Amino acid sequence: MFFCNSRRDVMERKYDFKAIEAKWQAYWEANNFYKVTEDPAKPKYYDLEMFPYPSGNLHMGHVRNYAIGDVVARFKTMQGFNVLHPMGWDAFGLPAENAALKNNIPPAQWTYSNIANMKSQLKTLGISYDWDREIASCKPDYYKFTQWLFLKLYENNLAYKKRAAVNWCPSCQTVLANEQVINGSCERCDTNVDKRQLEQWFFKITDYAQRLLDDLEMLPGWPEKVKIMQRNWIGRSEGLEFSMDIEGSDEKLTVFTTRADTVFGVTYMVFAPEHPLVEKLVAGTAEEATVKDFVARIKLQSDISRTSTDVEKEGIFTGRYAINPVNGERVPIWLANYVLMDYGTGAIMAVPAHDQRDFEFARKYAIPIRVVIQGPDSPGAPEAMIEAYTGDGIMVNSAAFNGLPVEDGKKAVIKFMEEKGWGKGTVNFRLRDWLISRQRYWGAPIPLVYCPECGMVPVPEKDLPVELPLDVEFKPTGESPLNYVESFYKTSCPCCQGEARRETDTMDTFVCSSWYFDRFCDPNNSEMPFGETAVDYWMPVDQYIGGVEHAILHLMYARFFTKFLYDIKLLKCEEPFTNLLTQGMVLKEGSKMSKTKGNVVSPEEIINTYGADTARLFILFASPPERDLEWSDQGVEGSYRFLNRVWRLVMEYADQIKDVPLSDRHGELDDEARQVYFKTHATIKKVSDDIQERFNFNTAVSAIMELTNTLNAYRDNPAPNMAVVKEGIVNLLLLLSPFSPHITEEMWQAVGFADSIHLQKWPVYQPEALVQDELEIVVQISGRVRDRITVPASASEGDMRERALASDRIKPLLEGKTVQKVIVVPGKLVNIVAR
RNA sequence: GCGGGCGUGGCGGAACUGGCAGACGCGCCGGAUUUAGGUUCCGGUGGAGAGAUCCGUGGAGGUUCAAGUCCUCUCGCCCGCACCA
Repeated sequence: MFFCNSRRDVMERKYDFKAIEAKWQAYWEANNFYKVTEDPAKPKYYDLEMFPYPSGNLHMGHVRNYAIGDVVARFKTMQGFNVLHPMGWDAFGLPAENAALKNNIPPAQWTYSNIANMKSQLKTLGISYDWDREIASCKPDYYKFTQWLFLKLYENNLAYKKRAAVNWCPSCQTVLANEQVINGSCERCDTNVDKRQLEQWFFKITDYAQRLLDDLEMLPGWPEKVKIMQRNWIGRSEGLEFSMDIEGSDEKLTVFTTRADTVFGVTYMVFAPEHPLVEKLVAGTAEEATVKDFVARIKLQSDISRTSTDVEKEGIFTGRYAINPVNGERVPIWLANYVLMDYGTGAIMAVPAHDQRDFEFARKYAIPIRVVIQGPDSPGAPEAMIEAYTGDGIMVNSAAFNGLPVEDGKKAVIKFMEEKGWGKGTVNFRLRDWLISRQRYWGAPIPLVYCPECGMVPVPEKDLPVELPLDVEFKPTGESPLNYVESFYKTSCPCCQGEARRETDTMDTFVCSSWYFDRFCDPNNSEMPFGETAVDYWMPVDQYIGGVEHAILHLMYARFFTKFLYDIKLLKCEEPFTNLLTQGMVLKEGSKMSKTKGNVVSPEEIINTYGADTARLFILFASPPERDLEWSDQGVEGSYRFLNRVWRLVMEYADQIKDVPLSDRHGELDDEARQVYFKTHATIKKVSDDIQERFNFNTAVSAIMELTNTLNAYRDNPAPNMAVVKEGIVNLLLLLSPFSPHITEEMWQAVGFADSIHLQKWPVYQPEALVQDELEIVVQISGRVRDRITVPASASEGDMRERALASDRIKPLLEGKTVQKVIVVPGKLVNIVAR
């Protein structure tokens, strides 16, 4: 056969991915390929993947994350952007301490050796990182500024300490933020979380609630899903806060309600059992003992049972009455488990007719129900109700307000209360302040000192970092070892120089990750967290890529930090991440890879067997990035076969096209060459659009495969047009290079180029290549395809219609029928409606 | 319960603004090369039918010359939130 010889030649230069990948990785590194600096002459592009926790090994989720990021980085670089693409380590955290206990290795050592291991694994992937910017949040030169930022927050009254009922994980022996409690259990170890009254550090994120909510509007590049989750988490609600007198007491009962319009329907009041007034109100009354018992019992209930809808509501009457200011009515004050201390004022007005929770409670304890909103089909009589009526309607039984519809009624009642001085319109948020202190060792120490004379004193900036001692002993008590390191906690007061004690709590790791993207802009600055010129040039991040599991936690905290840094004029942007891509999980056999399920595929093994280029290509080809990806060993082999096909195709032609000049004018082409030329440019267009507009890497890869198939088929041509072949191959390599950077680099060299493929410009398609003289169009009769005809591209609608009706296959089918209508879609189809 | 997403061949997935459903890949079937296996190459591959054709995008209706795509109802799966007053 015609190709026998050349094919054998090709076999001799097999695709040796191991050698090729090692060779080019070394070359790129030796030549500082991916090092970037600020260059005002070029447009910048900041491409960032969420930095990993150094658990020790790369998993497929990481590979997917970084493969996506690298395609973006390489694509943008080729388009002429100055691309910042850094990598680092979110290196503080509890696993290091657990490992220390288990294996008797200090957390620092464990962490650094994991980093070294993961870094070498990461390097085998051939991602275009500027490793000179590598950071690790556990290093003193980094956490110095985490502490510095803490001090800035403290100075601005955004960091404070308070005693509060907080989530405590008995297994991790530390407190947790609300965001870290999943269904009442610790997000890490699944242990049930209790509530404890402890002195803890908080960041006042609630001061930013409104801005965090409003500015979501400024993020069209974020998935709607994530924005909705954040909106829900922030949970803004507008309403009325007002106070009522308590009979026989000087104290007032203050409540928040979103249903001011139902205030005439109040039949009882409820305090949260933890409410500070409760003890005072029952002191010395007949109810004191039973109320105290009740409070003690409810406090024991975990948060899950308190906040779950299917737990039965229970309560107790306090013996006290409040006076409803709008009608002077005396209403009983209860305590109930369904009222939470940390939302609103910790007390509510109960309107059983129009609130389902109050309705259930009232029915259970035989408390009266009074209808004050009449809907078009709501039952008027309380006895007839089987559930609360929460729909629209008009106010009834509400004195001067009768007849007002719900929305107007709310406004009118608020206005009335404000005029009387009883209350005011307010806004409440579900978002709570961020609890950032942890009773753990492996974290950034909170830079604070307790002095018996001066009280709480922040560590002066010049004394930062407060270094974490590395020679600590882990005792199985679970307590932070910092409490036992005298050289750490024993210190002198910055104010009076007297003996003082350091704060031994450390910061939540989410604090470290709330500003690392700023640090990447200027990672070696020893004076400041980052320099102005660097962040002004690079920030905000143009494309952020990571798992959706951070939709609230990290992404909300990072937004908060950015706004704070904007306010203190360290940043000029108010939002850190312009575009966000939340990638799907990597699944095997339909479920998430996990050791317990035994369905883990190791990236190391895959890279060993098929190479990084294949691994990356498969991951990008198998599924669009936002969707979950089903891992398939056979699919990986398919990608490997494809790269081998490209290799053979290019290598077979390499010598023949080396000296063919690359031109974009081909003159007259025969049909087959013309097709190759067309396909080449159609592919450039499609791949560019798929990457740029939609991040649909899977369809981009399939287009590249199609071009490969076209070029392969053209090999059968006995007299090929080598200029067209060269153009096709050159573009094939350029388009494939962001996906599989090593093999394309090797082939680029083989076809005779001296410069790296990664320094080339992204190809631009020629519109004239896509112009076709003739088009194949579909001819339908009543919506069913009956023929395909070829028409000149210039054919008018009338022309197309005539040609379709004149078609040999169409004519007999129309016999005996009347053509009622003909629809012509230029360039696409003709539909003949006939009966 | 509320909010969001997804249902398309044996499988992963295409079909961007309503205009040829199933691109590309996997798998499978047949053939060539090979002593054989593997690799590679060629051809086929939604279902039914000998055929022209007919049926097909979770299900039922509807709008339209034309529906995977738009509308109404409905079923199933996944994710998030869940007494927030």
